[in-house]
Amino acid sequence: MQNYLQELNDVQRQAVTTTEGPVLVVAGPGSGKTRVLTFRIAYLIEQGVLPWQILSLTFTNKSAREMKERIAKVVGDKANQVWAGTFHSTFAKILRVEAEKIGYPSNFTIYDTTDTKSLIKTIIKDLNLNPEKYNVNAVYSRISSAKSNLITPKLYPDMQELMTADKASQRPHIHEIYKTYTARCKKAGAMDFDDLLFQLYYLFHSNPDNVLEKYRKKFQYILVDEFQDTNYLQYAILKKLALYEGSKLNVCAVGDDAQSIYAFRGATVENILDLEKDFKGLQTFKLEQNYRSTDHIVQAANATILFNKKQIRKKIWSDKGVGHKIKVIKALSDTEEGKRVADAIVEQKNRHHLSNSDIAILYRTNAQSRVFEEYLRRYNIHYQVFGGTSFYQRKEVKDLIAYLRLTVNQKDEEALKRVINYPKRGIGKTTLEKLSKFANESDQTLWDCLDQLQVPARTQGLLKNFKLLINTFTQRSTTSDAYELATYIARQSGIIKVLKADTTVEGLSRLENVTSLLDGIKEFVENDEVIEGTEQSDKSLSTYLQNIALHTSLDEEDTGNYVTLMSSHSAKGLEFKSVFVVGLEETLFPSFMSMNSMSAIEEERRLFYVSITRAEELLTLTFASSRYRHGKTVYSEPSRFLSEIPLDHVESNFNIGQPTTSNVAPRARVTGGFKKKRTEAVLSINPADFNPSPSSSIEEGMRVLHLKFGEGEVIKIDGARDKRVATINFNQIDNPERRLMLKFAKLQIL
DNA sequence: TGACTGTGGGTTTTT
DNA sequence: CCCACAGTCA
Repeated sequence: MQNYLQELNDVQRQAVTTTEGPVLVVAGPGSGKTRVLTFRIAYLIEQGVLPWQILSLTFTNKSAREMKERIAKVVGDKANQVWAGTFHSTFAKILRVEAEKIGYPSNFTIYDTTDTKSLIKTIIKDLNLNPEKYNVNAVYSRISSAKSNLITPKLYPDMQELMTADKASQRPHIHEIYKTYTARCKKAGAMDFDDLLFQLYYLFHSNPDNVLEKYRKKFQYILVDEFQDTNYLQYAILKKLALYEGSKLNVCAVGDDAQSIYAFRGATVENILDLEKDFKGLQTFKLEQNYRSTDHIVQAANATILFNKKQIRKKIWSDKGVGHKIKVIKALSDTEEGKRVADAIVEQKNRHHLSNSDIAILYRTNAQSRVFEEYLRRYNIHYQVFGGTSFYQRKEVKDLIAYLRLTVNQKDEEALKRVINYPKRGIGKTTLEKLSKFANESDQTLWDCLDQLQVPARTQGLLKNFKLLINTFTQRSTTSDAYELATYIARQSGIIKVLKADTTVEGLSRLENVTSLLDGIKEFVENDEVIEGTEQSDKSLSTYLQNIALHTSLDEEDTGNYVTLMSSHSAKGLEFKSVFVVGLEETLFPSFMSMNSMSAIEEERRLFYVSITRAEELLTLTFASSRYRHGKTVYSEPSRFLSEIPLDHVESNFNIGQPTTSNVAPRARVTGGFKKKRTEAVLSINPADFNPSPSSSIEEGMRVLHLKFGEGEVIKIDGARDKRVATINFNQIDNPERRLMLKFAKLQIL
């Protein structure tokens, strides 16, 4: 009994056994936070808390599943009845039950990013706005962030700040798009990703039939993992559930501000600070001992994160020994980088007896995976790529899914548009346009208009046939299970026939994908998992569709012995004996998108911190001086993050190696330390004699001094205020003409 | 209506 | 580089 408590250190144990009242666990990388969460839940159950009174919100469904498995080892089957999942999936589950209270059907569709963007695009067109000004991505991100900050379409026009910003970006009509978008989603019985949170908040806020009390009573204990990555809306929901008159405030948040990497989608570290203000009596536990990595890695991480101004100071330490120093590899091109990494993997496997699954390659963008895949394949090393275009985003898979969606929810506009003429049945663009127009004007769904449209008799027949086809599917759904139905649909819709007709290699693989989608549905039907808190299982097609809509690349089953390839973001929470962080170049990692904002750079640095702390024993950092990007070769400097690592933790005589291609420029001589290579021209200016002038005083024509580049003349200044960029000719260095952001550049007027 | 071709544009991370 | 879209012709 309770043996497991002895496996914990003092702080961890306190974090587990302090079950009553609000708790914040600040957990550095590798500090055993999953352990604390798991044991805490197990402990709660042992103390007599009913499993379904525990709500545990994790980052991926997979980690929720793994957690349940580990809890089961302590308390047995009860573990399955804990409510554990991601914010989105858990809330979707609640909404399935309660949707009708807020005017949505319980079989509502979940619009993915593609659906959302497609709808926004349609609306921009419908409202006669200029699609060049109204960039879909920009509009989407405005709408998404409005929702994440609880700004309804009604409220939006009153938000001076938002309206001014929209005007400034020449998109003053965003609020109208937002309004129409919301209405269209509702009409289609669809929620986008943000709605799963937003509508749940709205449900709790408007509180029909006292539904809020029901869930407050139900969830007596709430745990939130990766709290630093929650947004304003998620925190607002948490407060709805746990912060009220008479609440026991049994909330446990686990997080690490240094690992916050989702600010770009609205996550805010402020939630950690607010927690203290909102939940009186909050007890904080800091887990600082790292059980994962050896000391060089831990110290490198500590040193790097110090470059961030915004942070809760905390020092991670490890007693796993100093371990190996960090290895840095310079490559001349992305291809060479691929080869060098593959070579290093072969070497490590031999020298350190690693198996494939001990190794991970982490990159900033998914597009970088290709070169590594090529070399690993060539070397016959098994690998698995996570993320990127997922299986469920493939065209043929989405097509079949669209039929399934339409069968479940006939109002689903995006699904209907996708399949109305696939496979080809003679309903073309013109007809679809007429249909949309008619639907908009008569305020009906596309589906309802199918048999009302005034078109030539032939077309009318086609439309009716299509409606009839889907209706047969829907009728069948009451009698057959999801698998039978999907198989039937795949055949009757003609999808299988079309795919079989294509005998090319790609065609074959498309057919295979559809088959494995069907297999997946079969598996879903045969799986005997039960719904949390009940003895029943839910095999409905609509539950299946929900699962795949919220499926993340990390939920993928990792069976077998593979080298892991994934983005740094996806690697959060994982660990490997050996980690390669690749593509460490300015404009790639840190991404060029982050380059003009300090806070964005700090987020990139946290991402770098997350990346390197995934490594237990071996850490290799690589960069390439040239890289093929968007069809062009681009050259870039090594990432600033490399130079932020103290040299004592880096292999001093790292081998630069020989270029792998024959006709590349001869490499500069190896000078050992890393720092020297980074600074292109080392000028002997004593920093003590250097007095930078305020950036606002820099004007064209002045002679200025720069610590690294020496003396130069300001040729030109463009941009205004804090966006001023100076073109300066530094005649003491090789590549004399430089463009510097005056906001950041330290220059002394001479 | 549908197949085909050329142009042009964007260019991160994810639920 | 790759994808989406507009324009052309049968």
